[in-house]
Amino acid sequence: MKLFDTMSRTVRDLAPRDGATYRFYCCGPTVYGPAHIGNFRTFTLQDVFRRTLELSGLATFHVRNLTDVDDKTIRDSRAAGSTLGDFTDHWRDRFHADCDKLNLLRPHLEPSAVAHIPHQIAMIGELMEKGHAYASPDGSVYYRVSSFRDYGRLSRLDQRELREGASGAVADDEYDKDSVSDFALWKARREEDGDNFWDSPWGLGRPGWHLECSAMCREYLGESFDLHSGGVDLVFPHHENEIAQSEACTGHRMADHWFHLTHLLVDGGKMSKSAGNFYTLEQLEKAGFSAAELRHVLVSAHYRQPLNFVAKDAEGKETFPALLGARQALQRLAKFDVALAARTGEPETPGYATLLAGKDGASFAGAFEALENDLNTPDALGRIFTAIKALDVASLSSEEARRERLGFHRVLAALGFALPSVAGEGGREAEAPADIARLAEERRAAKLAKDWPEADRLRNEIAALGWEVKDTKEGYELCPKN
RNA sequence: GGCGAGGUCGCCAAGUGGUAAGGCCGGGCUCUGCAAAAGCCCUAUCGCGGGUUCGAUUCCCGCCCUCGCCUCCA
Repeated sequence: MKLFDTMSRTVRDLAPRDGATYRFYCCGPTVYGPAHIGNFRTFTLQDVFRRTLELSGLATFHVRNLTDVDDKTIRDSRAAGSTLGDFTDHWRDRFHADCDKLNLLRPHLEPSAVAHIPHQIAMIGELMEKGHAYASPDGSVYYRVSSFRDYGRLSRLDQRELREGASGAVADDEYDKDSVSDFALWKARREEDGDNFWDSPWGLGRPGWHLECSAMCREYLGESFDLHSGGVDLVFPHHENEIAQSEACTGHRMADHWFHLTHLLVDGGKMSKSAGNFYTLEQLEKAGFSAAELRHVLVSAHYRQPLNFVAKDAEGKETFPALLGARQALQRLAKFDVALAARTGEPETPGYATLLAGKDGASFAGAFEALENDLNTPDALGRIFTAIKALDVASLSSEEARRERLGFHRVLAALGFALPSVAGEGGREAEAPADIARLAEERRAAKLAKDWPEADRLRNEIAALGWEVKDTKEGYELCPKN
């Protein structure tokens, strides 16, 4: 597999350092509220990345942290009147629930910052010893950026000029640092932190944000590992600071490869609560859409390309045309699968384990290869539909159909698509309440008697109850109106 | 001001130095008592102006516009 590497700014082949298992770290969420669909673009593409690696025959070891102590978690937990732990547990559970709905594979390990305070303190000690850190009079500890020669390599800091306060964020003058670019490793206890402080050789306080990732990477992935990933906004300063901390400590290159994901835009701009275009999975579900539909939208653009999530239609109404389109596309995939399955005589969907074992791509090999080529998800999607159109399912032998189906499901598994049930295939039809089903039967009888007015009357009655009856070759199907 | 990304059919979005995938929407056809559903088919010369080239949407230069980041936002 090939993937763009932020450090070298080139597309490079991926190979595990140990020759067996690809070990990587993804910066996870700060658990102080529901994750939004932009966060999920990142996590979903990281998931596609992992699935593609695994399906191409490589074992993986995936670590993703939970940030459960920082300004926001502390502030909001106190505002909510709960302990930091209870508060972050709640949002962690919610995050997991959303991830499950989106069909994201659980990381092999999900360490949290609070559970690794000692590791972080130990790391600060090492940095102090090596002259990369200093304590300020108030008991905070800072990393001395000027002590690390390579600082800024990832974000090409040497080629840029930092404009102080350009982001609108005001420098925190409650702490005193030797240089504005120095960053906190340890933050001295403050009044507004409440009970959230830990003891350290430098006094009571809490760790700085960047440090947790360095400490946990080292603990679980070692001094050097294969790949580190996160949203583009983390390139600077977060990842830059992680590199400075880790490499100053160990003297070794932290990660071989840096994988960054471009942000999701909503209706052409950044998502923000004030702009009213801030969406969570829950909101989209309330609007009648599924996580699978969102997932389809999220993978519809290349990860290094901004993806414009269209929520409002041409009239400015919030109708989510992007999700509507995804629904149709997914339905087509599902119908194709039903037809293909019927041809094989094996209705069971091949499981992930089966797909891992086989490499038979058949007509869908090109689509999978698109994923291996810098994770080109939109290209893969295009190739899937092209292959579907080109395949004459009816002419396939059951053996050919079986092979094609494995190839088809292999790409679907890499994309993490769970196909919706197809109307009339026992999925949605089964949900129809008895009285609706009875009316439908009556209509069927009226149709057989060629009593068209009665048949149409019954169809309208069913429609008034929120269901739609559609005739098929065999009979009819019922599905909820939306 | 600096850095980065980008402007491809109504919308979303790939891609290539030789005349532009795919999805949605729309239109047409088939099927159907009608309708829906389903199936099939159809729709672009790639922001603007130069240059290089036999040939550029794809390379170079300039311009316009959009978006993101610039110390704790994925």
